[in-house]
Amino acid sequence: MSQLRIYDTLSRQLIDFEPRDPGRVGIYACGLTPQAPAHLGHMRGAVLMDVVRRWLRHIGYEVDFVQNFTDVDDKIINRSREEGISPAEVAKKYSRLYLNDLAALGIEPARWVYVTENMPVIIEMIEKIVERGKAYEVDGDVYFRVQSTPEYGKLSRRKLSDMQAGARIEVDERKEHPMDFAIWKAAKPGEPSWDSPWGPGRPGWHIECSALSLKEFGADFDIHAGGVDLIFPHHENEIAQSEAYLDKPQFARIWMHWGSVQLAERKMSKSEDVVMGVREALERFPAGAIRLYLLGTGYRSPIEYSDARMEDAQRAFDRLRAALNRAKQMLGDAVEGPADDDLCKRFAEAMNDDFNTAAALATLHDTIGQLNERMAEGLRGQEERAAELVRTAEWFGGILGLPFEEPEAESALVEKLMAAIIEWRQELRIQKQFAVADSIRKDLNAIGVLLEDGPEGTTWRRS
RNA sequence: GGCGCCGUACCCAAGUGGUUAAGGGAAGGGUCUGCAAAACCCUCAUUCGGCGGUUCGAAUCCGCCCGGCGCCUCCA
Repeated sequence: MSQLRIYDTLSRQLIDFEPRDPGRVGIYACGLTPQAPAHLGHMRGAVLMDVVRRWLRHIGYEVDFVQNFTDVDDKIINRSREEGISPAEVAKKYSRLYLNDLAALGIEPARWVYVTENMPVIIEMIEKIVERGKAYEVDGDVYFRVQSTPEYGKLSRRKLSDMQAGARIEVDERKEHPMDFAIWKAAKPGEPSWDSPWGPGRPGWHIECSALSLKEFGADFDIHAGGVDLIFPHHENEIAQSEAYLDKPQFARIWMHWGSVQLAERKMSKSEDVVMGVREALERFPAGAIRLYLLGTGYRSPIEYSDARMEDAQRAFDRLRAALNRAKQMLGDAVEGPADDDLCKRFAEAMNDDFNTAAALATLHDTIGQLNERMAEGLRGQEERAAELVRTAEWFGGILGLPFEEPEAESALVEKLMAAIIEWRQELRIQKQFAVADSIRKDLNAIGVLLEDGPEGTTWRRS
């Protein structure tokens, strides 16, 4: 099988993936600050990393996937004032909401870490950085000294001098350099705080991911991931801090960044009103359609949201699912056995090529196409091949996390009612009372039940 | 102003030096069917924003131009 290659933002090239510890992969993905409902942009990264984990595991690695909740931060404090609940309650409320969203999309749980539960390692890291002369204290704040690191800017490929020109932010005169950033912030009255050598305060944004990833994995861990919008300043600063702390340039081996999800040509972010919330998306479309939509484009490209695109994805997903379920009905239980070698190889080539899920999906579609072909011929001695295709497609679906199983079992009452209606309507059809039969089908369709009259009788499913 | 990305059919999209340019959705025709739906078959880019260049050969490399976008400030 081909070698897995992953695009690394720092070196701007595809890297032959080789974990630090043979057989084991450590991945740290920046989570989020739980202070508002999540939107599809968050789900893009979550779905991608879910597929990455499944694939890595498939090719033989043990995967440890860590993600953080930045559960104390300015935005949470602001939110707590708006909602009249404590910052801790804000964090708990929105992180729970987020975990529900992930579950609804079939995303495997990460190993979650929380900033507020890890103050000692964060403070210890800051102390060490100050000790090394790479950070300084001013009135209870601690700032990272960007000029102490000649390589500052290497991830985002920008120079301090260039950034000064564009910086139109209010410059804090107490800082040595305008780009110096806070790694510890002194608490103002009423704000949540933790004791530290610089007085009560909380960690600055960026330091938590450095501290937590190094705590969980140690230096030179395998993959650090996040959205493109985190490249600067978040990941740039993480690198600067971590390397200052470690005193060597080996923080993470590969930096993976996924593209943004845009709506109406604008990036979705929580500071804009134009967001497609996960809840709204899930109310309107099945999880499988959302995953198909998100995985249909290379993860590094920006992707635009539109209802039309989601509808396309839903039609495509329904076709895949309907074909598989029909095949399983026709084949009964006789589907055990291996998958198709050639198709699997094609799928693997795609996945090993920097997780090319779009190409992998094309293989899935071809697999289903071949299966439909056999079914259109009424199977006729091709049961073995059909079963092989079913296994192959289900295997691909497993890697991509596509929920092909029927949505939910119907209650016995519904099953009996439908059977009765279908039988009654069948009587009408035999008596050639087509107008009445059609009107029944039409009425059922209006309430979301689709009747399909086939050669072997009438079947029904939710539409 | 700085850094970076993108422009492939009606829409989405893979492909980054060499067989007929994946796949999905839509559309049109056909098969099946009482009809509808589903499924199957066929059609749907001699061409990859434009113009030059490199090469035996380019959608793929280089240059210029046109158009769109992201980041540089909170962001996944």
